[in-house]
Amino acid sequence: MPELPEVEAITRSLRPLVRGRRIRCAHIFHPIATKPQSPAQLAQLARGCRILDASRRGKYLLLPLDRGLLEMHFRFDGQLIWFRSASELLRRANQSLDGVHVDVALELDKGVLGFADQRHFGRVHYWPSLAACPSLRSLGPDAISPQCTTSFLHERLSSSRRPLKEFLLDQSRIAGIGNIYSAEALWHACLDPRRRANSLSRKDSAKLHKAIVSVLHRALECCLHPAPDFRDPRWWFQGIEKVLRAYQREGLPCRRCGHAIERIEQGGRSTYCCLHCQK
DNA sequence: CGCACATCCTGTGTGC
DNA sequence: TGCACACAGGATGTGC
Repeated sequence: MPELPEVEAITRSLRPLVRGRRIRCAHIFHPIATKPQSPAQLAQLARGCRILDASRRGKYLLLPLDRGLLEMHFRFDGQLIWFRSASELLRRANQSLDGVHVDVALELDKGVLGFADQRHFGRVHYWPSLAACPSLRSLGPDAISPQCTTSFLHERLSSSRRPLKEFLLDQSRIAGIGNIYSAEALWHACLDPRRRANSLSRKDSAKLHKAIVSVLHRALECCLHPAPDFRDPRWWFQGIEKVLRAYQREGLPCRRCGHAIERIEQGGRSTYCCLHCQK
């Protein structure tokens, strides 16, 4: 599930492939991917635009264009696939047997960028400007941006009564953290995920801030080695498990105190933690 | 405004 | 072995 580090790695690998390229046309194979926007409108508006860059805000991948921008969100399984040409796309994509499932493809003046998501949760949207993009407008500062300081985090924590885990998942407060790295950050900070956000002392907030930044940077290093290779449709991030200390380690000993990691439910989703040393 | 909860979708895992 | 079904996950919309 791409969170901030994964999307950052994708952005860095994608940038040299698309920067300065012109979109010849957009193929929408599965209209659900542009919902609630109309696929025809997206195709029409993106046609002929030049891609200025590839960038990221939270878990969103952005392709600023010379006219408007494209915004992508991978949700759980969304991924990018690179084809050398339109004929390779048509030969390999959406074929009955082991065809790569592509929802949206941007045919560029050199190469084709495919957005694939077999579960159809991921989205590709066109917006006339950054300011017109509703999901970005409600986004808090990026978790690894200089804007997200310890004081800033402490201030935001103080104004929320929600459990820490749910606070960290709220993209409007801080952007980029998902289910995996929220559990990891709380484990590293020795904080109980059920604790109310506004119960943290300044010292606690500093600990949490430090944990968030280090967890995300460590994960990014993992995601960059090896870097995403969009040419291989089977490619996906590997080796993250090595650095995970809580997530999906239910029943395994805590690496700090040896007690079993537990899986608890919060807001309808799983949280992994050591209730013995996370206070 | 803040928060709880249902919704979307499909491959995987579990239980019989 | 095969089948049925619950489940996971992030953002959004609705209702309190």
